[in-house]
Amino acid sequence: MHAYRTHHCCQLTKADVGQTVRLSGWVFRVRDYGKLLFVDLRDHFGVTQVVIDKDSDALQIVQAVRVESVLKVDGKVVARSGDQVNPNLPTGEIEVRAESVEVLSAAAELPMPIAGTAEYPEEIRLKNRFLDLRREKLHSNIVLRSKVIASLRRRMIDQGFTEFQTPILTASSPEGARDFLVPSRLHHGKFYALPQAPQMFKQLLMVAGFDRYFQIAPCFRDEDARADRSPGEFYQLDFEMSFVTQDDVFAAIEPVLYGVFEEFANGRNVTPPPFQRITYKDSMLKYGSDKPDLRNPIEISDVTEIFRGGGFGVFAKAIEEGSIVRAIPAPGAGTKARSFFDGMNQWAKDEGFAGLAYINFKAGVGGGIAKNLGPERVAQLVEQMKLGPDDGVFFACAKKDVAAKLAGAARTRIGQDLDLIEKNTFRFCWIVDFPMYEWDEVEQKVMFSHNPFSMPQGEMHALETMNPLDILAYQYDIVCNGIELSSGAIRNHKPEIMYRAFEIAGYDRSVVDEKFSGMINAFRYGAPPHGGSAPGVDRIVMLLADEPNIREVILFPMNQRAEDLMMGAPSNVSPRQLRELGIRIVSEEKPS
RNA sequence: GGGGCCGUAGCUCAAUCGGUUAGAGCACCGGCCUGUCACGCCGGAGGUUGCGGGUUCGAAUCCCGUCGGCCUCGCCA
Repeated sequence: MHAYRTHHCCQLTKADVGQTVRLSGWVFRVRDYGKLLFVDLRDHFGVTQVVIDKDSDALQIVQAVRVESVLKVDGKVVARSGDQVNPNLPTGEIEVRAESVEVLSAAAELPMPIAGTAEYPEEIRLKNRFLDLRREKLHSNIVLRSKVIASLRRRMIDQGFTEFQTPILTASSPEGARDFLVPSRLHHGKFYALPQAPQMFKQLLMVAGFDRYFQIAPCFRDEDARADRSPGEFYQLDFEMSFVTQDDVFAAIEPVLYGVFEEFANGRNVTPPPFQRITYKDSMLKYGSDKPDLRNPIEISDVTEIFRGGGFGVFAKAIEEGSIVRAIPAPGAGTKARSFFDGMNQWAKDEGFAGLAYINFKAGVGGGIAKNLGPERVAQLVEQMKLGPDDGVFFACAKKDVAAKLAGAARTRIGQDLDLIEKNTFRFCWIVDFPMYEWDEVEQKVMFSHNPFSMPQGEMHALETMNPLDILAYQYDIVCNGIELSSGAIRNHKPEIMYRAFEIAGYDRSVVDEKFSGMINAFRYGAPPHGGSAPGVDRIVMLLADEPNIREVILFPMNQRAEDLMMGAPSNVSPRQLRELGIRIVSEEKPS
């Protein structure tokens, strides 16, 4: 007989009755009757009930240990009769009558319970992650993650992609996120950087002729955390393809994403390919965001012209000064109490905006600012927005970017408040035609809006002739349920266009030669047109596991301040280590 | 760096307007119990109310400061 087990804890059925078996696992729950005792023995696979009575020496042993101790149980499989069957357990038709029990590892009193579904403070959970991971939900999330990654790999390989590993210790790059730096021992004063993404390496793989590459790639960015953004590190399904257009990239990845979502959808709907394509400009207008949640049916309209010179003075004046007005319909909300509308206005103010004006229609008669606006313009509004007789409508008036942002946030909030968000559905879309450049208000200069390696639409001709802020890029994001899964691009593979593109953003030729020498040099020797993308693996799993926080799908996540509470990272290092690296720590001066 | 919410027993929570010795469930320790599956019953132990200061006859409660956690803005090519 095996030293620890003949079966796992989700294996035995009626067919095994009469067998002598050996199980090992954790004490999940104990029900002790003094002269009779039940143990739910748990392992990775499931739970089996072990029963011990007074005839067994095991009784005292088990009575002496706490839950979560590890036991090895030898016993006989017996059938449960009638009302003793537990229909909630795959092994519920049998139990193991223990003949002997060995304590493999006794557990101390726990800082947090394993059984049950109660919520616990993040700090305790992270400090005791090995315990948290025993709990059913987190345990199954992590297993799901593994299955999703296996499925992605299989689907990518089936599509003709080849997986390669790219370096972790690489060079720091300008632009983009803050790098994590690693000091060099052999070159004092010089640093490696951990890759923010294997961007240049994957492009070099295309230059090297590998045609289709992918990798479940670890990426490192030293930026602050969010609920859907782990601090420090995350994983992407990084891929790149040669001799492709934007449509070829979409056609390659859509079936992979659709397939993996379908595989783990568990009855939820997945929008089939081809996914809807929305231009960046349209998305900012209709959804007030470049990552729209299409489960929300609300669409925003521009109604600047209806308010221009109208009776609602605040807006009319603002429009003269260059503001715009965006209208967010609230279907069926017209009959809601005034507190709903005032509450939205207050919310907008709390978020730092000027506020939200509104009209509430009751049986076609408009309240709110309808009187100020006048019947003719209200009628125009109803016509343009196709408003129903009992709809509400909110108005965001501000400079273009701010108005779009407020309208987008209001759209999300109204959708939630009115319970309009479609349930059990994954809605994918592509956001395309991102602008190549944007105006940086702080630096007062033109800068890359997304990826500097994207090919501008119109190539050199566009760079030479157009206003930089009007140039679009072959740059695209894939979005699911309001979460940005990835951004990608058809790359700029022509050195001359690259130099010119960087020049517009204020980097001269020597900067490109120095910072991107590996890539720009490679492009001089024959580079295929290529493009790709990199969907976030953690976010895919987060969506499939229906978890609102990315920590719930990561084995050992850091907290918001980028600390690993279990391992104690980051930590001090020895003076000797610092000496070797030629590093001296400058104590942080507190501002007085 | 800014804003918001939170911090009471190992865990989840309670404590009326500032008023008796800060309570309950789970967990823990002891006892009883032969068919439970969130077992049940009896008893016990467990508290610097995050920390520091202030107001008050009296502070978990009010004020100031500080620390920590989460969410968010900035940031994330």
